Amino acid sequence: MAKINLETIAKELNLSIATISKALNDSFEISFETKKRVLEKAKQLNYQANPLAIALRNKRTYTIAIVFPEMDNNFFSLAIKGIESIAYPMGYHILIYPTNESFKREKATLELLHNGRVDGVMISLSSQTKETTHIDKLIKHNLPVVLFDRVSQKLQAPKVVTDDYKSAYLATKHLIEVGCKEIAYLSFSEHLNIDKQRLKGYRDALFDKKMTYDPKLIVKCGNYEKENKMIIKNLLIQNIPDGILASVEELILPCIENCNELNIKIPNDIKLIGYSNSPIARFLNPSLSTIVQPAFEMGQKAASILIQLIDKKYKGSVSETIVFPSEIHIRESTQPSECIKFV
Amino acid sequence: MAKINLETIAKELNLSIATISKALNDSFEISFETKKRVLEKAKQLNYQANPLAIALRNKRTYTIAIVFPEMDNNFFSLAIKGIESIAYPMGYHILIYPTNESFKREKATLELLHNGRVDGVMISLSSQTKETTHIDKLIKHNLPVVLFDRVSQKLQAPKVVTDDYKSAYLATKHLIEVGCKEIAYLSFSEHLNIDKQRLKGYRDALFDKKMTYDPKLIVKCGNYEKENKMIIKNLLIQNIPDGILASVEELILPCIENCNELNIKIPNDIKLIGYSNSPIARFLNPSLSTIVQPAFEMGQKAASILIQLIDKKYKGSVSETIVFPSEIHIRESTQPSECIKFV
DNA sequence: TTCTTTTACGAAAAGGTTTTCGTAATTTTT
DNA sequence: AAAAATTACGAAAACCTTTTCGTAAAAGAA
Repeated sequence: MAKINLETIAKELNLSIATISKALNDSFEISFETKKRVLEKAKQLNYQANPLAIALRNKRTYTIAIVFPEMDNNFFSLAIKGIESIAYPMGYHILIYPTNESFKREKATLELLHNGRVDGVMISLSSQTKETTHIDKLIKHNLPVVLFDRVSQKLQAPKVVTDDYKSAYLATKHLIEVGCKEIAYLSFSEHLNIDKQRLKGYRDALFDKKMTYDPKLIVKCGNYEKENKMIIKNLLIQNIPDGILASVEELILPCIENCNELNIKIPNDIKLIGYSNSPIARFLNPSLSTIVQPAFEMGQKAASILIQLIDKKYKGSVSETIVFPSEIHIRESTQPSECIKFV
Repeated sequence: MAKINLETIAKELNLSIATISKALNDSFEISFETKKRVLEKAKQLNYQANPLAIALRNKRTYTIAIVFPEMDNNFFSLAIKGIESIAYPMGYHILIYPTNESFKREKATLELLHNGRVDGVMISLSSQTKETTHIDKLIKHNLPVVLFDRVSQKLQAPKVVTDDYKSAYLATKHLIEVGCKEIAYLSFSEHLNIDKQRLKGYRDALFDKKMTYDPKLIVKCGNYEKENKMIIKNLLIQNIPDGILASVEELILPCIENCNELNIKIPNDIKLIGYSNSPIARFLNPSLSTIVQPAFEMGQKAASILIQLIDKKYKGSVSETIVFPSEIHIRESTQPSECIKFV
């Protein structure tokens, strides 16, 4: 198959390249007759415009990038699905850049992006990210940026988040109300605002309920499964919490595993709730209480803002923060002890 | 920020564009002195090569597309993670095109791809896909294509799959051996080879165990949760199977839900096993027996073949099929009835 | 010294498209 | 019938890079 370009059609029809281009783009300058001939010939030759040439000329790629921490994660999968549900109908293509929670990777990736490869970028920060000059650079280069879920308030870009403070507050309050006295908070990042907010919600709930705050019950987890399992195991053994709030989905399973292995009964001995978008939470044994973020809708919102920014039609403030409410699903893993039937 | 291109640097240094380009590409034609000056100036101006121009000129985008059925699916997330783990270090960018199991979408997507946008395509077919001329077109256009998981044997492209026949055979054999007499097979696509193979494995296991094959126990499910739940409910009520083999992860949860609602006990009344990559399967109640595909490794293999094809360094046959073994994880949901402790 | 080779760089084409501007030919206006 | 306006198209620049080919100058060989 020889490559078919505008010139091919032009030669076949004894017209100029300009005319072909205009005809295919339905320009008023071209007569109906000619347009028809061109369209027919294009179809006959199975002409496909070269998107690189168009993008180069128009400085518009119709491509957006998603830079995000984890590929195999229910929240991000669903958020990307939401992004895609908006982007595809608008003719956008999606490049994915999972960072695997690595700051280095995040930075290197963003450096690939301020050169016209994409029209805009959606970013959710890695757990290691403590400073954001790499993102500031993008913004300074006038590349549209939208942050989602794991955002930094310092950045002059729209942000789509959930009510992290409130949901953590309510989840902690719930744990207290079902009888927990020693509630641990499993942190996944000491740098990220999202984690700080959730921690703050946790602390304020303790405070409001006149509970003492014990720093030993705040444990920072890492990026490795085995490491996390050990950290949580130590917590369970040394500090004997009777409640756990997991700030992120990845930290829930190691809790359950450890409890199983240490023969700590959920929810009898310890109650567990965590942020999770897993559809299976309710089928666990015991069914798992979760804080569910509207990932799909967040993705949609973030994508729609990004596309508006690209089209210069965005009406909101440049650093607006859009907050979605999370839902708290209370299930067996946080049943009050007195209600527990011993089966 | 004004755009910095080769011309900018050329003017600043009183050199030609050609010289700058060659210097940046470390051409032997350029003196060490000049190279040094160019590199310094480029760094100083923060020059970033325009990937579109490079791609247009070189007919090489360093971008691959993944066309696949479902975004929020453990298998595909993990497979994409595997693809990415190979592609990123090789300098490739990844475009994702989830088809949401729609043939129309799959076809429309592939039509966007035979015009130089990508260097190669990885495809996993939608459940609706019964003919593959849209893919044949890509291949005829000399665009490197690799199929994975949901493949069509008719296509002249490398294929990365799992041992579907064997794993289904073994899973069915297992169900029989733990006492099932009426085993249902939940199909997700009547067109796809993967489903046919699994069904064949199921049938042959029945045959080899001298069990009768009842077509009523083969049910074709669809793409909608509610629809599937109804279909499975009808199956459970009308045909009262005592074993289920689910051909795909999405069909397992509705089984469990229905059983819960109909008060059918797993594994007492019915035993359940299915293809799944969910890390939570073992934490379910009862823990779920699964057939686990090596999604990550499959993605890696498929990506590495695709890149070899792009580089014209692929040594294998053009339509080679690479088969990965699945693992069968036997858990409580297929416990033999005599072993079940009534708690 | 003269001829050949090497070194170091530049001009220009190529990749495929869009768009501005110019210009014939046709139509409309006066 | 002449002037003005409109119609329908083409030439060429622009987007940014790579690469082929050409050519001066310097170095080497005869």
